[in-house]
Amino acid sequence: MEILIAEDDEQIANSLRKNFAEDGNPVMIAKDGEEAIHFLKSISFDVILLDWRMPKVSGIEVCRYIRESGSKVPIILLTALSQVKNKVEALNLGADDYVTKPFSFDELAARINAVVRRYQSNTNELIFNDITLDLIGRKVKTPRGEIYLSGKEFDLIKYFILHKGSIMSKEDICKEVWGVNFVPSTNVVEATVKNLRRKIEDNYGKNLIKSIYGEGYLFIVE
Amino acid sequence: MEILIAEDDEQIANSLRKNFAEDGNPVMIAKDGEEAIHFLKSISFDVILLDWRMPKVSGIEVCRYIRESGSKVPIILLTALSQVKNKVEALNLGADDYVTKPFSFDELAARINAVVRRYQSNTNELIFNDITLDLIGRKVKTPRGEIYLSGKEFDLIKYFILHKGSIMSKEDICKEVWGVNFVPSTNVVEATVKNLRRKIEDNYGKNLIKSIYGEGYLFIVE
DNA sequence: GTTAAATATGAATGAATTTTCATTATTGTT
DNA sequence: AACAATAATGAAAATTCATTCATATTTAAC
Repeated sequence: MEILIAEDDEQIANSLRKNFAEDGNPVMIAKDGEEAIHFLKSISFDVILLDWRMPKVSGIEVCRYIRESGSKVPIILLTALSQVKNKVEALNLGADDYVTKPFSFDELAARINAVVRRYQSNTNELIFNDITLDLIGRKVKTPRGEIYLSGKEFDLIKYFILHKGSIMSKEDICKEVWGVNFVPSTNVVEATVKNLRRKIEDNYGKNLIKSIYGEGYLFIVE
Repeated sequence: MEILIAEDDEQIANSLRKNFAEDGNPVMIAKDGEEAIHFLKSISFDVILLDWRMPKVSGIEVCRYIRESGSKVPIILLTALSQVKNKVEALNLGADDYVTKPFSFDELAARINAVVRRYQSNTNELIFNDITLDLIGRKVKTPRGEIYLSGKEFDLIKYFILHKGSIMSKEDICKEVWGVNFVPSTNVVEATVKNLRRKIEDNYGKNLIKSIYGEGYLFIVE
C-alpha cells in the first residue's frame, strides 16, 4: 500500500516511515504542501496523510486541491489542532478522518485500514499491475491503450483478477462466469480463455493466464 | 438521512435525537444491541451509531453482526472507552469511525457526513422509485422481478434515470450512449427507445418515457 | 520415447443484438 | 381539416458474440 505523508516535522515523518516500513508499506515523504502536490501530479497513492500546518501550502489546502482535482483517494488529516471547528472544516472539505497529535501508531494504522477498506470495497475499478478494469463502463485500460473485450471475456478477466495468484478450477470459473446451474458439455471455458489470452497478449506482450495441468488456471502475480 | 442510534443512556440518545431532528434527519433509537439488530432486520438506515457498552448485545457485536450479514452501511462506534486497543478492535471489525465520549455534536455530524459521503459517492446502484439498476452486474431489478435488458437498452435507461425530470435531446442521448463521434443517419435512438419502452411496460405496467415533440425525451418523475 | 489425458486452436454454427429501412401514426401549425 | 414535421413500429439485414466441433498441441506419467 503506497502511502504519501506530508509532514514538515522530520522526526514524526521518519518515525511514521519506520513503522509503515515494518508493515511492508512503502512511504513517500513530502516536506511541505507544495512538494505533496508535486508528487500527487505524477504518482498515485492508496492513502494520503496530511499535516495541517506546513510551510508554503497547508494540509487543508492540499486536501482541497485533491478533491477539486476529482480524486477520491482516502485522506487523513494529522494535526495538533484539536478544536472542533478545525475537525469539522477538514471533514467537510473531503478529508476522511482526522487524527490529533500526539497519536498512537496502532490507532492511526487502524484508521488508515478503515478508510482504505471502505475506499477499495466501494470502488468501481479493479486494478492489477497496470491493467485497470472499469467495472461500470466495462472497459479495460492499460498504458498501451484500451483492450476491447466482449461481455464474457470481461467477466472472465474480472474473475481472474479477483482470484489472481491462486489456482482456479474450471468448475468454479464456470459457476461464477456462466452461472450456477450451467454445466458445460463442451469446452466453452477453454475457448473463451483462448480469445481472452489473444487480446491480452496483443496489448500486453506476454500472457498472464497460466494453465495448470489437471487443476485449472492461474492468473500470474510476479 | 435515516439514522439508527443504539444507546442505552436515554439522556444521550434524546439529546442526539433532538440535534439530528433540527437538521431534519429522522432518528430511530434502540435501547440495546438486541433491539438494534431487530430494527436492522426490517429497516434500512443510512448510518448507524453504536454505543459499545449496552445491555444484552454490545455495540461491537452489533457491528460484527452487520458486517457478517454483508451490509456495508456506515457504522460509527460511540463510546467512553478511549483505549487504543478498543479503537483498533472496532475499526478492524469494520466500523468506519470511532468517537469517544464526551464528544461535540458538530464533530459527530461532520464525521457522519464524511463516512456517508464516501459511502454514497461510490455506490454501484442507481435507484429510481422501485427500479434499481445494478451498474456492475448490469441487471435491472423491480419488485415484480428482473427486467432483462440488452447492452444498449441498459445504457439508455441509465442515461434516462440519471437525467430524469428534464428533457433530453436526441443529440445528447446519442453522444452519451452511442459515443461522442457517432452521428446517426438513421433512427437508432427511436428504435432502441421503442424496445426499452416495451420491456419496461411489460414489467412496470405503465410507460415512463415520454416523447416531447421536437425536443427529445423525458423520463417521468411523479 | 510412448501413451493417454488435458488443453489449445481455427473455423463453423447458432443465437442474440444492433442497425437499417419502409411504412404508419402522431403532433403542432395553419 | 389539411399539411408538414416528427416519432413509432415491425420486419429485415447486418453485425457481433457465444458456443460448438474437429483437430492439433502440450503435458505428466510410465
